[in-house]
Amino acid sequence: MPKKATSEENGRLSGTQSIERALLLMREIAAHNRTGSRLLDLASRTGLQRPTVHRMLKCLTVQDMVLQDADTHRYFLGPMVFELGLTAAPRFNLREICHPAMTRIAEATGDTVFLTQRSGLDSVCVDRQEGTFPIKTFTLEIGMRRPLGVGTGSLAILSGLSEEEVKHVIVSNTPRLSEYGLTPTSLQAQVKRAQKLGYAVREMPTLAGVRSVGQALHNQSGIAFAALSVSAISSRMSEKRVAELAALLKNETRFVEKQLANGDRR
Amino acid sequence: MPKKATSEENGRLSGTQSIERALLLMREIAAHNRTGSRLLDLASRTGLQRPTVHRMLKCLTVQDMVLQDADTHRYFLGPMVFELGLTAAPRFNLREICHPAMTRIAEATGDTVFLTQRSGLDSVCVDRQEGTFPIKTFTLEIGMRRPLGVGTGSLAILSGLSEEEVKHVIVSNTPRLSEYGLTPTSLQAQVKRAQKLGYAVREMPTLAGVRSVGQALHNQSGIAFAALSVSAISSRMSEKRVAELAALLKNETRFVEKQLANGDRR
DNA sequence: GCTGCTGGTCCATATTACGGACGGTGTGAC
DNA sequence: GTCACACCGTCCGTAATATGGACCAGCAGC
Repeated sequence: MPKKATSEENGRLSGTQSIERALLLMREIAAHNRTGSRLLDLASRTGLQRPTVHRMLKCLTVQDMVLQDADTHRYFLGPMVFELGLTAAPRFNLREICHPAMTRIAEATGDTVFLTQRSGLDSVCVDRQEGTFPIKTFTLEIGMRRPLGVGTGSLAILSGLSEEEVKHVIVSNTPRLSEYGLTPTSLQAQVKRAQKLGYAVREMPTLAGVRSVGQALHNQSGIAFAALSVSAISSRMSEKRVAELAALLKNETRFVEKQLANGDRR
Repeated sequence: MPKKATSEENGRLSGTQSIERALLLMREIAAHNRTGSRLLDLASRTGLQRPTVHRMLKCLTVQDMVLQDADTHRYFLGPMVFELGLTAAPRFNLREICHPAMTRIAEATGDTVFLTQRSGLDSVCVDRQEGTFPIKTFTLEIGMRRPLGVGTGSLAILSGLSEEEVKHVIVSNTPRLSEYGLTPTSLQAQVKRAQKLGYAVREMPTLAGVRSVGQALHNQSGIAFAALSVSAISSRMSEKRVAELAALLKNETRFVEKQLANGDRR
C-alpha cells in the first residue's frame, strides 16, 4: 500500500495545509536564491505536485513574494520579502549591536568575520565583514541557511545548547548531515571537543584550505543563540593564532552579551 | 440580499484563497509592527473571521513568520521574515547603491535623508540617514508603507509615472487617502505641481512644521520607481533653500541612475 | 458574581485546493 | 523540416481541506 498522501502525516488536522506548503516553497526558493529555482526542481525538492507548486507560485508572484525571471522562468524571492524584512528588522537588531564588534575584529585580524544566528534546527548567516587581507575566504553568504553544526559559528552555537537539545538537534538533522560530509557521531564528537576547548575550530569540510574559529553568544539563561566567527586560509591559522583569535572573540562576545543584558532585546 | 461572502469577489476562482489571506494578514501585521496587533483588530482590519485569523496566525507562529508576545498576546512579524529578507536583499540592492549618495546629502545639508521605493500602489521607506542638525525630523520609519503620493519622496515617484498610471494609482487608492488628509483632486493637483517644478515639495500634512523636498529615481525607460528626499523643520526650508536642495538631489539621482544603467539590476 | 471584552477551540459543512491528464512552447538532433 | 524530449502552464472532477457559527475560558471593571 503506497501510503495515501492525504490528511496529515502525524495524525493532527492542522487546517493550514496550503499555508504550510507555501512557506515550504518560500524556504526552498530562499535556499537557492542565488541561482534561482525551476518549477520542476521545486516540485521534486518539496515533494509537492507540479500543478500545486505552479498554482502557489503564481499566487506568490502576484503578491510580489516571488519573482519569476521572464527569460529563464526561474523563481527567486520577491521584493515584498525584502520589504517585510525591513519592517521586521528592528525587533531583531542583533546585527546592529554586533556591528562595531565585528569591524573591530576584522580590523584587528585582517580576516573575514561572520555573525551567525540560530533559527530552529538551522543557523543563518546574518552579517559578514571582510578583513583587509588580500586572500578572502567567503565561506558564507548573508542569508545562507544550514543545519546547526555545519559551519564553525554554527558549531559554536550547537555546542552551547543543553545536552538534550544537542541530541535532539543532531537526531532531527541526521538525514541532512551527509550532504555536508558529516555524520551524527562525527558531529557529536566535534561538539564535545568544542565544549572542552570553550570555542569551535575546524577546517571547512566543504572547502579545503580554510580554517575558522567560532565563539558563541549566550542569552541571560546561558544558552547559545548566535555566534561570531573568523575564517582565513589555513596558512594563517596556526595553533597559536587560533588560540589568540579565540581569546579575542571571547572578549567581544562577552562585551556584546553585556550590552544585550542591559535592556536590549533578545 | 447581504452578499454571500463566498467564492471570489470578481468571478475568477484563483485556487489560493488561504495563501492570499495569510499574506494579507502578514501585510496588516507589518503595517502595525511597532505596536503589534491584537487578534480582533487583525480580524476586523482584514475582514476575515476570528477563527480563520487565529488558525492562520497559529500556523504562521509555528513557522516563525509571526511572533506572539507571551504577555500581551499581540502579534508581530517573526524572525523568519527577517531571515528571508536577508536572503532576498542582494537582488534589491538599491539601498547599497544609494548609500554613498545619501550620506553625501546628509553631510552637505545636515538634514535627514530618506530613500523611498515604489511597491505596487504603495511606497516603502527603504533607508534613512540622519543629518547632523540637532533637531531631527523622523517622518518615516524604515519599512513604513503608505499609499503612493503620501510623503514627499512618494509624491515624487507618483509624479514620475505615466499619465494613465497616475490616474490608476490615485483611483485605486482613493478610499485610503482621506486617512492622510488628502483627496484624489488635491493629490492630482500636487502631482501636476511637482511635474511642473521637476521635484516634489510640501509641508507634511500629518506633521506641521516640517517641510520636505523629493526627487525621483527613474529606470532606463524613464519611469520613476524610487526617490530620494530630504526633510527639515520649515524654518530651515526657505524657497531659496528648497530650490538648492532640489538641485542637489537632482545631481545625486542622476548619478545613481547612471550607476544603475551600468550593469546593475533594477 | 455578573457583564463585557478578549483570546482560543470545536466540528459539521460545502467551498476550496488538489493533482491526473492534457495542451503549448522552446531546444537540440539528424 | 520534423521528431523527440523536457519543461512550463492550464483544465476540471473530486474529495480533502479550510471555513466560520457557536461555544468555552480567562480577566478587568463595576
